[in-house]
Amino acid sequence: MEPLTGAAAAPVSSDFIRDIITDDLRSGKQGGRVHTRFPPEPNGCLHIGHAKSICLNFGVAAEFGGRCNLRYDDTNPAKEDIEYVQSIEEDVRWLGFDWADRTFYASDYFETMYEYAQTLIREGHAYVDSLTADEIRGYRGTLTEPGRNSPHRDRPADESLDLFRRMRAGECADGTHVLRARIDMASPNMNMRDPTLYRIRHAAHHRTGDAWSIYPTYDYAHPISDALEGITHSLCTLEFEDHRPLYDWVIEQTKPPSRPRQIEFARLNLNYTVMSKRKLLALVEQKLVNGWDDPRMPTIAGIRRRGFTPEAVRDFCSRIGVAKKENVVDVALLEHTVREDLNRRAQRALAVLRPIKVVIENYPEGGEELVSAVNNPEDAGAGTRPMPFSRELFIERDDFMEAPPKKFFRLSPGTEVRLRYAYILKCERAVKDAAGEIVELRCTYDAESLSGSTAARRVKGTIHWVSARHAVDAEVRLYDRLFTSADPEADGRDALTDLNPQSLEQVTGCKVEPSLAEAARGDRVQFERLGYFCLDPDSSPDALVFNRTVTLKDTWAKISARTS
RNA sequence: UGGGGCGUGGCCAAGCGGUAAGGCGCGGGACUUUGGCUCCCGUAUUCGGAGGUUCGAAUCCUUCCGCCCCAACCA
Repeated sequence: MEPLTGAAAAPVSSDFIRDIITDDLRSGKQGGRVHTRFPPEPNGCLHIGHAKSICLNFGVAAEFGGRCNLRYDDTNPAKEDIEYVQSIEEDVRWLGFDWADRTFYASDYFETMYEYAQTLIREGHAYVDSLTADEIRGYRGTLTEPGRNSPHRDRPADESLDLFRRMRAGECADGTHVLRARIDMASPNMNMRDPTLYRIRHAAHHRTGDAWSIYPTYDYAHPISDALEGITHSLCTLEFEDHRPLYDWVIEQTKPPSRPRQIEFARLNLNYTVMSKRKLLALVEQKLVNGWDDPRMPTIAGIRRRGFTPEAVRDFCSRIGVAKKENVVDVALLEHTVREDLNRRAQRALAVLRPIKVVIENYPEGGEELVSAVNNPEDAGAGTRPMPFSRELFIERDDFMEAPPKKFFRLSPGTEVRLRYAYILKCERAVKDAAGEIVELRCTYDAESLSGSTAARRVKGTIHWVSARHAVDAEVRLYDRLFTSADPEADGRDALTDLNPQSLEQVTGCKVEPSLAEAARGDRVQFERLGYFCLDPDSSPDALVFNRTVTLKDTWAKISARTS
């Protein structure tokens, strides 16, 4: 795990939430405290959208000197799994946030919720309904027509109480009864038409096992959980705006020890990126990707494995802002924050993805020397490393063109380029095989042009290289610009069939400089001009497999696109 | 057609009655032993439309238009 940094507490750009909290603090609401929570349901892995919520909740707490809890919203045993609990903790921690010992579960409060429910029944605010799910839907009315009261709505409290106890005791089959709030079947807000508070579920819960056969719904469990933890500001996404009256109703009727306030904000959408947990789960289950941490996935585990840094993700979250407007953020912004961070910290390394051999005819046969390469030009303290240079090298195939277009600054017959950190190289001729394929470049070098020497000349281009004899073999996975969608117009709301699981190219036979043989799993490097790469943390220990984190900006691509 | 929200440049986003911040992107230039980075410059006479109030409106009022969410015993 990476060390926590002060950046984890960086304020989030969320002006409207800041204003609300500032007002609350000034007017003495919430006793001058700020306490938030990040409340995931453990039914899948966290994704970049959750990162926004995590940064917001922890960021707001930090900004106001408050705390933030981690709470699992585990009220639906049918969908949840213990495996996700662990991955969620790992992800939040990786992002750099610390919730100390404040790990909670909605299921911790089941007993209290049950007691509150009994009180609700006694006071006439809830009743057991015995209609089927279909019937309840029919009674609920429509968006424009009021609902009708259930025939069980006026069931005596004692009878409801008795039924509710039997529901808990496991005497009733799934779907036979439900506990409902008695509010208003004619409310224009559908959520207030006697919403379900408890349903029967004979299912093993990942924490409470089979202790319960009834489970509270989100609408009932969430406000109580918040209140029991002393949460002051309960931040959630826009689709819960309609639920706020119900949230407040539950607080009002159950009279828990504190009165949290719900505030809604717009969830994150990214173009090219599928954010739906349902669809991500489908990708995993249909094996279109290799698990939740596949580097093509927009999950936190995926982007971590791909080589994103938590600092970059946090920076991204603070730059996108928090508002109530539906938004589709350009992934170019995410890529930008990753590049910006990696540029500052990633080691530079020379690598050749698609090698072509270069023979330097005027370099001594069997000769070899060490040249000095800078580890990070952005960071003088990063030092230098020696790199072996010899008569036979590999360079990138794309760095040679037999018939170059104008503005091509790299190698072609008769032209010169600088070999980064080494000498100026001149291409004399290309050697082809019977099929006309170029198999090798015969070149000469200028022995007086060593990098840093006083006689050094300038040439238009610089290319990277690796000594053939010393190079190390590697495999590189080139991922498409981001994640799962092929459609540039996609905004995360597209269908599974639009996803592009093929956004991956595996390149074997890559040659990288020898120093990388000692790199650690998870290390990020910049292969000059090829982009940022991460030594895959999960690849076999004896193989060098690099995931491309994100590409460098490619000016040549623009130039060549324009000229063609 | 009931209710709840939201509409500021290609994408985010400040602004909250005093004459349109910032970031990404894009375009141009400088620099460069990474065509990276960095650094400059440019990029909304206008804030969904139309009226109105005001010396003055993105900000207030009226009205129209558009988009999103809600009819799970999901969260």
